[in-house]
This record gives sequence, structure tokens and C-alpha cells, in this order.
Amino acid sequence: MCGHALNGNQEEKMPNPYNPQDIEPKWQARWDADSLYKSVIDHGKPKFYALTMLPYPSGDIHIGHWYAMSPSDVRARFKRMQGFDVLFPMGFDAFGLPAENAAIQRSIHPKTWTLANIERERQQLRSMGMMIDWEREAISCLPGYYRWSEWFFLKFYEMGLAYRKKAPVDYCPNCKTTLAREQVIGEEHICERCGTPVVKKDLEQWFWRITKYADELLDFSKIDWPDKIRLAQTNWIQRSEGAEVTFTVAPEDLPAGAAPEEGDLVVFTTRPDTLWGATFMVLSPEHPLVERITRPEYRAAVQSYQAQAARQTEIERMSTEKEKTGVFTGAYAINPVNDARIPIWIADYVLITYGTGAIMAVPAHDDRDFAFAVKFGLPIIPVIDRVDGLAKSFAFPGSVRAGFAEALKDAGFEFTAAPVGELGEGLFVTLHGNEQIDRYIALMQAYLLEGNWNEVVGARWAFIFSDGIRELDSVESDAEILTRCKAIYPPVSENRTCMEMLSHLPFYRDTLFHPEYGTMINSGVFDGTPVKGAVAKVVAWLEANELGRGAVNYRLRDWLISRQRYWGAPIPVVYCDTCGVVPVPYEDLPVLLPDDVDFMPTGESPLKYHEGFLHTTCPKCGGPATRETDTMDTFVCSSWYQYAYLSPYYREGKPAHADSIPWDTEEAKYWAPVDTYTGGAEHAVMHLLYTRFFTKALRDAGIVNFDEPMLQLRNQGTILGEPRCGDCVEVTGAWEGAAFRAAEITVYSFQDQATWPPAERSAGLVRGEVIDRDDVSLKVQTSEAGELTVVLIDEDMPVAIPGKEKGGTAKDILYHLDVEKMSKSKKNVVAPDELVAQYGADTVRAYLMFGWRWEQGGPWDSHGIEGVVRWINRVWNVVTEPAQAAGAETLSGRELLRAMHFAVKSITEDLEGFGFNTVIARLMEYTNALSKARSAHYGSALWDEAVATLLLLIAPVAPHMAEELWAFLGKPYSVHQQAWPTWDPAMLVVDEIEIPVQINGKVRGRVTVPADADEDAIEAAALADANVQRHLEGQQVLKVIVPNKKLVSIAAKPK
RNA sequence: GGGGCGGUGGCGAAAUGGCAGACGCACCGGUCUUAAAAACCGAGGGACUUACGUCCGUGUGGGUUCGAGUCCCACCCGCCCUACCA
Repeated sequence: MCGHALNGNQEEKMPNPYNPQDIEPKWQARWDADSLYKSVIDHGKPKFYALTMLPYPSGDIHIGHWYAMSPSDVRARFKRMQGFDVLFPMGFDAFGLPAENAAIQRSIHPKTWTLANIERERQQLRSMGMMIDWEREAISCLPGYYRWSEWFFLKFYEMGLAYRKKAPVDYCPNCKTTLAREQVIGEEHICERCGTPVVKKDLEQWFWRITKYADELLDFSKIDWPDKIRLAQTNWIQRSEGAEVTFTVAPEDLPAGAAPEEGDLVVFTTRPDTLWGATFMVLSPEHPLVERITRPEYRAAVQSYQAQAARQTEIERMSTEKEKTGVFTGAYAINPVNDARIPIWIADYVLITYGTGAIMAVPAHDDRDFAFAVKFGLPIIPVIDRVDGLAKSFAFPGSVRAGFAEALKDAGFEFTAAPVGELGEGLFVTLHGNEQIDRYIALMQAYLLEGNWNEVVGARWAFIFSDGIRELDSVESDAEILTRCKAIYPPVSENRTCMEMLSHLPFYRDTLFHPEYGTMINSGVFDGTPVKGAVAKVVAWLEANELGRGAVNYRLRDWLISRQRYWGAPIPVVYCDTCGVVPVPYEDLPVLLPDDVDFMPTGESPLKYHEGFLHTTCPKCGGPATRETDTMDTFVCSSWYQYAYLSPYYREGKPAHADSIPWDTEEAKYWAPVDTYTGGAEHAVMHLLYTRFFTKALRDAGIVNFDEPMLQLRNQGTILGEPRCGDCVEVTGAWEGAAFRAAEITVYSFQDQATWPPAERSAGLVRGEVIDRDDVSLKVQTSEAGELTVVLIDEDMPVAIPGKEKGGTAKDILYHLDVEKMSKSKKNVVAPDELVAQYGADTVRAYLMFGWRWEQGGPWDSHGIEGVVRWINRVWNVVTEPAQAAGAETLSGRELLRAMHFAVKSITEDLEGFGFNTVIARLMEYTNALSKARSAHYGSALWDEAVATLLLLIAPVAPHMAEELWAFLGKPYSVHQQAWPTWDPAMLVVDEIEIPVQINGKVRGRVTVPADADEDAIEAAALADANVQRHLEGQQVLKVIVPNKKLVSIAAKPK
């Protein structure tokens, strides 16, 4: 259809004003009826699997979902127009606690609650106008879905990836379930869901062996994922290389009759090079050996400490201070490298869940061990030389002959003199390197008075006595030096080690301990071993002497998947008295969740009391058996949903087998893996790690033939609540001390701030903005200066709230909000449905793309959307309005073409690179250019092309409006099935270019030259510019460069 | 304590080492209107200047470069994640 035929058409139609409320439902229904977004395998096209994280059906799609999903949809649409066969599915992560809590609180069955929410959210998602292929919808709580979740369990069990063990696990007493480690958050160890402090429980639980893939999960070479996520996963897995070293319990500390190897005490260390500095051992309080080695006289203290450590996770930790605690067992261990006898302690800073649950403590080079040793008076012996050569010495007042300070100064030492209490002046010397230290020691020996000592700490550990030098190089010398010091100066008698004595002097504190790698000292045959290769050499030596071996440890633990809840996929296992643990045969899947259950007010799983579910027969022997009543973590279901979309509820009703594939292999071969995945970064160490593990396990099972589930990942940021002022209240009442008791409250809305009466505080009246509110009081700002008055209220007292017809209570008064997360209680939630009703989905989509850097997010701004509203209307008008009289300003045909090609180029590139805000900016610019060019070009073929291009570029962003205008122009349905426009670099060229001229980095002029001018011509033009010449007067030009013909840079200096 | 991300007008933000502030919001001026709203047009980082223009400007201080918001070093501030992991 040609442009001119269209013009006649347009004149017949009176242009309607833009009305999204008509347009959007109309096109949504049409697209639906035409199955426009149904994805069908087409081997003639390249495929593109675009996936965005699926929502949990909590009852409402909120603005965060829109923010995450709209740009993902835009990009999927863009890819489709580019010629890809695109799959963009959606589903619901439908198992989980909130459904069960609703059941308990409101007597609604979780299934009813969940499916009703899904129904509602599906409608909300449809209102967004996304190109979702709804025929592929997958809901994880339906048997057709969770049958395969169960199937994977059996498969993993078969592969040895699923196992059961009794383990201390985190248990939330409120949610009545165990949690995965990553669901326990922060210092207080609180439940991710409800914030209740978790407790440790010893339970038989099912685990999945994710640790088997620890090394492979550290390899990101096959995927394009954000650094942030890769880092989070790397840190979470935390691979540590080191050695396992076998210490032994001193034979006399083992129970009589114990076999010698029972005393083996294996530790993991990343610092085998510090083995010679291990002056004590610490076992975790839960370590099995504690019971056997504790000496009778220490038993009571040990048991009391163990009890306290177990309880400690139950009580909220009061302070952030981390004072080390622990007790001595009375037993000793032998350090295999030097046969030193070292005490065995227990302390809660050693965790049973990491490494071997036991450590060798090297207090000189580990800060935790250092703190522990200082507190409990355990010896600290340095075994790694300082790399910085730093050493310090403090000359005690009166310990040296007169003239020492002058001698120090003459010799060039760095020192300060300061009074020490009443004792006189002390000298604080700082030394760098061995040469200085040697000179200092010699000088000190010359000046030290009889009956005194001096020490050099840090890069040298020397105690200078009048009869010679003693180095702190062993536990024995530590004791000997300390004894001598105590004899010389009795006030130090309280100290148990030299380090403890030295630690009292603040001047020394930064030199007593260092964790760096360096040359080994005080380490027997390894003395002098340089940093490089020291660890490897020690490991080789340990292995040669059969004292230990190189070892790798991970912080990553196996994935605990058992949940003591009803609303999850059943774990398909039965327990038989004769056969033990028996997996349910593949053919018998799914193990169905029974519907007829009674929910306990306690939250305890009703499955435990459901006789029909509980009792079954053993698949192996046919005898009586009971079912596993735990269900699987919901993350199991979301670990494979990207494959479920390929053929949802695959082969439902037909039996599964061990060698089944859980989805249509033709679909999988074509679509998988996911090409672009978008979603929140908060899933970094949970979902995003689990799904990678899952795919690797599936690969090993021969079900998929690739290693990674999602090739490219991008994270969006978070939209926060909008800052706002609080309501203004006028309160009458009476003073109660410093507070004001409210009798009656009048509210002036925060929206009418201009009409607020002035703040006031008088005998019977308080008036001002509400800064904060709780159940019993308001904080009212009663002066410009910020003076706050506490107004006591009754939570339910009736208050007239402007705009609230039924009348509210004091709880409805809005208080001042700075930027915070959106939450219902703060009443700062943005409801997308209301925005859609007011502005239309296209505008909301565009605003969410335009307002923020997508990967960053930020606070909501309810005014900013107006700019997008205006733009959308301008687009509407520029297409639909009839020709107007020529305006003053217009664009040449060449300029219009250039604007068009530039728009295509930049929008294509920015969509590709997730630069959504600049996509809208470029669209706005292009629209502005069209507005300008309209009067001159309206009706021409060029104009038609320019307008069509605008609609094609807008189609992914504002799909409804683009479709409507496309139809208005009489173009063939659908705009979404058109090819994405391309640009011609030749069209971007301009005839003349303006080039700035810099002198010494400052712009001093601009010259306009033909686009094809060569560098010499540009340089000549630049030097000829009047302002440039003015600035070059009296200057000598050193250099002129014309990089890329983009600017002229002149370097000059005064003659 | 460890790690990460960020700091640019009143606000959201642009800017392959090359004219800082594109595109918007808010504000201000104008056109239209009896008036307002809407729409459209226009000015705007700061200081000085009638003006041409000049100086200063991307958290602070250094450095590399003809040229730095961008790269390097040190520091300050904010946010996020993580946390006794041997």
C-alpha cells in the first residue's frame, strides 16, 4: 500500500484522542485470538529463548514485577522483529509457605488460595501487554509439574546425589521447618521469611550433593553473567586450598584401652607454612572427640560450655562485640611437625560444619587465634617473618643511660619521646629493616642499665638483657623471658605470656600480629624458606612424612532440601521396617499431596497426621511402610522450570520411567538452553546456584547435553518507595508532662502542603507535620527548626482523613518517609493496576524503562511519568493529526533521513545492550525531529517511511499504541510481525561538521569544515579561527593533533 | 572485620580517553485563553560581563595524557551483600 492512498483514508477518519483504555484491551484480545505470541519451532530461523524470573503468586503483581518484566518483554519483542524465533514463557512458583500460612490463619486451602491468586495475577500480567506464550504456562504446585520434581529426586538418589543424614540443621520455630543455610540470614541467624531467630536441631534430613560440583560451579567461562553474581557465587562456594594435618591426642589423655588411631585429630589449614606456630588446638564444642578426651577435673566446665554454646543459637545475640569464649579440656595434643605438647581447648568460634571441626591455632598469624590466645594466656610464637620489616621498641623511663635519646638522634633513628605516667620520659622507637634493627640493638646494649631489659618487637623478636639477647622463638623461651622480666619488674607478674605483657602497650599493638605470607622462621628445618613456594614445600614434606596431605575445602555445603511443611512436592520415599529407605518406583509417581488435610494452628505439617498418606506398603517387600512426610524446598521446583515451559506437564497421566525424559526432546533440542535470563540479584547464591547445579546433574544423567542453564544473565535493580512528607495534624488535648495527650485530631493531607496552617505548640494545641508514628504516639514537628513533640494517641481513635470517606483511625495518618523499600505498612506501595487505569500499560512500560538505570533502580517518582505521557501523546499526534501550515522551523529531507537512521542505529544498539532508558530518550528525540519536520514533509514518501519507522521502533516498547497507529495508517496487521528496521551508515554522514578546537585542553573555538576535509585542512581552519589566534598570541605552538577528525588539540606554551 | 557497587544541575539521568549535563521531571518566561488547565515555543551548572567572552565546575587530593566524569594511586561519604569458614 502506498502512502498517497493512505492520505485519503486519513482525511476520512477524524483523529481520536489517544485513549489507551479502549486500545489496549482491544488489541490484547485480538493478539490472543490470533495466537500471535505462540512459539512454534521453526528451523528456518535462529531461536531465542528469553526468560524472566517467574513470580511467586502472593496475590498481586506489584510494580517491581513490572519493572523487571517490561524491559525483558521489550527485548524479546525486539529479537522477534529481528528475525529470531522467540520463546517468552511465564509460569508461577506456586509452592511455599505463605499459602500454608493463609490456610492456617484464614482456613483457606493452600491450593484454593494459590490458584485464585494465579488467576488474578495472570489477568494482571495480561494487562501489561507482554508477548507471553500462555499455552506454555507452568504452575509448580500442580501434580503434572511436581511429578517431575519427584522424578528428579529419584534420579538424583539413583546417581548418589541425594542422601539422608542426621545433621544439626537450622530450624525456624515459627515456620516450623528447617531451612537451607542460605535462608538463614545475618549475624542474628534469623529466618529469611519471618525474622525469627533460628535454632539448631539434630534431624534426619535429605541433602543434595551440590558440593560434588563445587569446582565446576566456580567456572563461569561458558556464561555471560554479571561480575556481581559470579563474585557472590565464588565467595559463597569459597574454595580454600591447604592441607589436612593429623595431630594426635597425647596417649595419656585417651581413655584406657583406646586404639592409638582413635586419638587422631585431623585439622584443615590454609596455612601449612605456620604449623610450627601452632601453640594450642581448638575443637568445636560439638566435636565428637571432646567427650572422650576431657579430663575429669575439667568435665563440669566443658559440659556447661557445650550447653551454653548449643543454647547460644537459640537466644538472640545481644551485642555485636565478639569476645572470644572457650574452655580448656585438660587434654593435650602432639603437634606432628615438632612434637610439641599443646593444650586442647573448645570454643564456639570453631564451627563443626566447616573443615574437620577442629583447628590448629596459630595465634601469631591468625587474628581470631590471636584474640583467643591473649585472652586465655596461651603462648604466641611468630613463625613468619614480617614482610614490611617493621619493628618497634620502647625504652622504659630510667632504663637507659643518659644521652640515649641524643645517640638515637645522631644515628638517625625515628623515635618520639613522651612521658609515661609519673615515671618520666620514655622513648618510642620505630625501626625499618634488619640493618637498622641490628644497629639499634648494638646501641641499646651499650646504653642499657644493669637490672633492666629492652625488647624489639615486630620484624625481630629480641629481648635485650644486660647479660645478652634472648629471642622469642619457642614456647620455652617465652616462659624463660617472662620469668626474667617478672624478676626485674614485678608489676608484670600478672602476665601469662610475653605477648600478653607486650599487648598492654598500645604502641606495640599493630606489630604483635600479622596474617601475611612471608619467610618462615622458628620452623625447624624450614627456617629461612622464602614466601614463594613455602606452602607447597611444607605440603610436600607433610605428604612425604605421612603427617598430612594437600586438601581443598569449600564453604559450600550440600543443599538441604527437606522441609517439614505440607505445601511442597512430596519426597518420594517410604520407610519400611525390613527394607529401610525405599524410593517410590518411577511408575508410581506422582506421590500426590492429599487435599483433605487438617491444618494445625501450630503450623506442624498435617501430612504427619494424615493416615491415608502416611501408611503405605513397601514397594520392595510388600510389607507395611510409612511415607516420608517432609516435602521438598520450593527451590527444587524453580531449578528446572525453564525446561518445564518447553512442554508443560509432559505426558501427564502416562506413567514415567527411569529412562524417561521429563520434556519433549524436540522442543528441548531447539529451544534450550535459555539465551537471556533476567531477574533479581537477590537470588545470587540460591536459585541461580541451584539451577546451575541442577543442569550439571541433568547433563551427567544424560538428559541435557549442555553445561549451563542460562547463557546470559542480567539483573534489574529495585524500585524503592517514593520519599514524601507526612500529613499535617492539628491536635487538641492536654499536656501530660513532656507529651501531649490527644483528644481530637484534624488531618491536613500531605498532598496539600501549600495550604497547611503553620506549625504551633501551645497550651491546648499542637500542630505540624507527622514525622513518625507508632501504635501509641505521633511525633509531630512543631516548629520550623525541627522541634518534635510527642503526641499520645489511642490507636483506634477515629480521625477524619481527607479523601477517606468512611473515616479512618489514627493508624491511617501518614508519617514522613525518606527513601525506603515499599511496604504495605508504610503505605508507600505503588499499585500498577491504578497506573494502568490512569495512563495505560504502554505509558507505564515506557516510564519504567525511562526513569532509572535498569540495573540500578531507585525511588519511585510519581511526577516523572508526565514526561512519558506527553511523549506518547506527541507520538499519537504526529501520526494522526492532519497536515498543518508550515511552521517556522523544519528539517531538510536529508536531516530527516539522518535522524531516522540515527534513531534506528542507536535504539538497536541500546536494546541489545540493556540500555533501556536511552532507548526511550532516542525515541523522544526522533519524535521531536518528526514534529519539526512534519509541516515540510507531510504526505511525502519520505514522511511515510519516517513515520512507519517510528512505529516499528516503538512497537516493542508500546505494543498497543504501535499496533493501533499501524492499523490507522492502513498497514498490514500486525506491526509485531514486521521486520526490524535497519540503518545505512552512509545516511549518518553529514555534509559539514563542527569541530571544537582545544588549546591546552580548553575549548577556545569551533570551526565548521566539510565532512570530507582532511586533517591538514581542519588544522589550518582551526589555526585561522579568530578566538584561537587570540589565545595563541604570545604562545609557542608545540604540537597540533587532529584525532579521528573529531577535534583539534593544540598544545602551546608561552614564548 | 571482608567484599561489591556507586558519588555528575533542585531531581531522575546521558557521555567507545575527545564540546560535561543528551533525554526528561520540577521551576521560570512567552504564545493561545475572559481566566485557568492542556498544548506549543523559549531560557537556564556557578561566578563575572551590556555583549564577544573569561574564570571555576563530575565527592577530596595527587598522577598518567595533547586531552580525564572516564585510566592509575591515596583518602572521604553513601548504599548493598557477607560475616568467627581455619
